[in-house]
Amino acid sequence: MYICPMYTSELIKGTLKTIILNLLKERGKMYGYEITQTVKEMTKDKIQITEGALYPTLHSLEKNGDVGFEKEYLGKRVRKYYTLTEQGQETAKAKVNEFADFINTMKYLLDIEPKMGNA
Amino acid sequence: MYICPMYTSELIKGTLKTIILNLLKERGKMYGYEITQTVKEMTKDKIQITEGALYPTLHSLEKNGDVGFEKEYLGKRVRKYYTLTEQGQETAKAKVNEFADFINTMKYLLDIEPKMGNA
DNA sequence: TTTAATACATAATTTTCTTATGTATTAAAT
DNA sequence: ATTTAATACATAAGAAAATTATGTATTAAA
Repeated sequence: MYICPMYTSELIKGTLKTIILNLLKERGKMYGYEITQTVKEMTKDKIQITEGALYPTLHSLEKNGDVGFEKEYLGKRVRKYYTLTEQGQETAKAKVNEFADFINTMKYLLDIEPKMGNA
Repeated sequence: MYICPMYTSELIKGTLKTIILNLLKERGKMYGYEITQTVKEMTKDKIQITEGALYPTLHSLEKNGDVGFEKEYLGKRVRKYYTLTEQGQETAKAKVNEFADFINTMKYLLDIEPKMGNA
């Protein structure tokens, strides 16, 4: 059996926005650090979003009108809770659909058989 | 139904080497232009490898010892037929396995249901 | 009281792609 | 006959998106 420790960085490229938008769609509101931890847990450390990738992406999504945020203070520590705008909801759907289609194309191209049991 | 014309360039990033290595594994030997046309046909124009991306990647694979090539002349026109080295065979397997694993992880992360009928 | 975890941010660099450009042969269309 | 499209390679300039490194600061744990 093939054991995969962590994906080479190239693979994750181009999927970061899709991951973030989808998480926000499913969970309503999240702050940056929470996103990194959630993805790390859900993927059993296979995908670890670095802060240097995360924050610029969140800023970019905000600039493009896909997300908005509210600051929240816990004592003196600040959290920026992000939520999807209406446009962001559409973008999220489109991105996930595109990726789902991409998966099918790649499975055909790489001749990857449907697998059992894997999460 | 969702119609996908061509993937945004970000998506394909990081999969180019995997695609090339896998095609060489399945077809034995191929030349550059043939690779672009084969991928274009197999994906119904959804993935179009540009020459500016292809040739530097082939050169990089060669430099890394994953592929070798032979020149072949058809009249005065030249073709560079690439083949996998032994190392390249291993790299190809590893890359495809990694991508297959990545697909499963992303399906879980994005909550994508198994689909019927799509190629 | 030091270290680790939480929580944000940005700058320098690297990688990888797009776009543009270049050369040249061969087949097809006008 | 001659222009255009397709074949076939190559590289260089620029853009995009990540990595790596650095910075600030609070809070919890060792």
